[in-house]
Amino acid sequence: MKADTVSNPDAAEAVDFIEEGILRDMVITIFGECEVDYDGAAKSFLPLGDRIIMMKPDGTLMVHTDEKRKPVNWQTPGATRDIGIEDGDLHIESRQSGTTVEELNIWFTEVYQISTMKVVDGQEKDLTGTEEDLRQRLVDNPDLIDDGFRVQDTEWPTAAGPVDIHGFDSDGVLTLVELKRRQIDPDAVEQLERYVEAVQQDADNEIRGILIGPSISDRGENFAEEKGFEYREVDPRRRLSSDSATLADF
Amino acid sequence: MKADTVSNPDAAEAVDFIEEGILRDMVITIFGECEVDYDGAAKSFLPLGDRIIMMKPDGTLMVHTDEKRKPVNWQTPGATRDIGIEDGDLHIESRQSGTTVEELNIWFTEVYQISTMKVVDGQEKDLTGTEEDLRQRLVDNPDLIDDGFRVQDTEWPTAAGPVDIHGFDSDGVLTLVELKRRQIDPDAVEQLERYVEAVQQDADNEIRGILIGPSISDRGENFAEEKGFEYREVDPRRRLSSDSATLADF
DNA sequence: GCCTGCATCTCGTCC
DNA sequence: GGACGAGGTGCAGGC
Repeated sequence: MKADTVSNPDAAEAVDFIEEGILRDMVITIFGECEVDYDGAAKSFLPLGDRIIMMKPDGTLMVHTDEKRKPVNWQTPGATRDIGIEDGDLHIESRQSGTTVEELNIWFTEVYQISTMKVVDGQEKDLTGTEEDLRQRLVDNPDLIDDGFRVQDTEWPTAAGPVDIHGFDSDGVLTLVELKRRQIDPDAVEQLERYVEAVQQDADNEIRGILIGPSISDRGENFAEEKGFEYREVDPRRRLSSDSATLADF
Repeated sequence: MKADTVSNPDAAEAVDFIEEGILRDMVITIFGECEVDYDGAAKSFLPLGDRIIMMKPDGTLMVHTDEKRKPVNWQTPGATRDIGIEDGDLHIESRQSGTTVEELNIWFTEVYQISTMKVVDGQEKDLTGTEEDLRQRLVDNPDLIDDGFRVQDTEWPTAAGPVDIHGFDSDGVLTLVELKRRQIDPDAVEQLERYVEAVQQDADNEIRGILIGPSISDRGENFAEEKGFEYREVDPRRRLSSDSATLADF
């Protein structure tokens, strides 16, 4: 049986049905009217309203309203669950014991429907267009970084953390490259600056910094100019004819 | 009727049931075996497996597996939906037309269960422990920033963006304060540096920078020292006896 | 619409 | 377990 559903259960039925689902490692959705209280990294209270709760076998819990991509309240994987009855109504308590204890309490006044679903999924998502893909593309096409550029390392460790690409320009000048799959903002520029500063300390000559991404924000551009960094526009989603090394694969 | 469910529908039944739910502004969950293809800011493919799809009246769409808090694929609010049959099976296409067009395609091979739920929720979540709360607490208890500190402005605009708190220490020295509700990391330190640099340009005397948060990372601390910034430990979740101004409320 | 910065960010990875 | 950085980050607020 892949799925089971119960409508308008009383509190005792609801508890049994949910406990059974937890025992069988099922994903459980509960549609009902409830109040939600959260205390952990922050603290929140959500007054009575209709919500859909989703509980996964790994301890994940989400409280969804009728809007938005983010759940209004949640618990990350690893949380424990306690299903019970309080004042005659269904009550769910979820606890996470990490750095800070996170506690989530859901009190129902109505339960319209509960579903338990046996979700079997061992598949991995294949994602492309990430920063790592962009990096590989630049390693294969170093001219996109700078004419005659030679890549020496990726994720090269500096005192300030690992820099995306470390190499030398056509004049043999040590160069650090910071990549972003999204628009380059001041944070990205400062990130590169940290790396450049850290490496500059041990370098004999002036080193170069290059920012690469699909676009750059106004403030990002100003900062980059101030710091003396250059910007190269490369879109992680688009390949160009200059990507000669890999174009042959198409 | 708050909720309606259909089990093991054929493709035509599934389409009708979902279309009806969309028409009635219901939240719809579909449990089935499917492939998912995404093309937009990035690109991904998810092979055949069991998933739960949740669609909200605002256009939000989520593809959940049996693990993790984040959906494996999704569409943010505002997306349009197209429900149809392809090769005899249920097919859902979702399109978002923003800066980049985002397209999500879900091809089902099995549909175990579909539920439509009328979620009525006009309630707002009351959240405390945010950075804004921390800021207000410091405005009420400026001594937590520095002994004899005078707060002049919050969200004070500088050329580099708005700084959390702008004021003067007991010696009348212009001081900028950067707050974080989480641990202070290098990014936060650089953020403060941007503001301090921007303001320093127009200032006659040396100005001060103070970082405030519940903790500070190793690299954050090193950077802060290098830049000459001080750190004050204040936990947004805990009030202390030194919070005299508001303790009376308890 | 773009830009900016917070978030109970989540999540992987590396030490 | 802590630290660090990416993310299709999501999201609100400002201009």
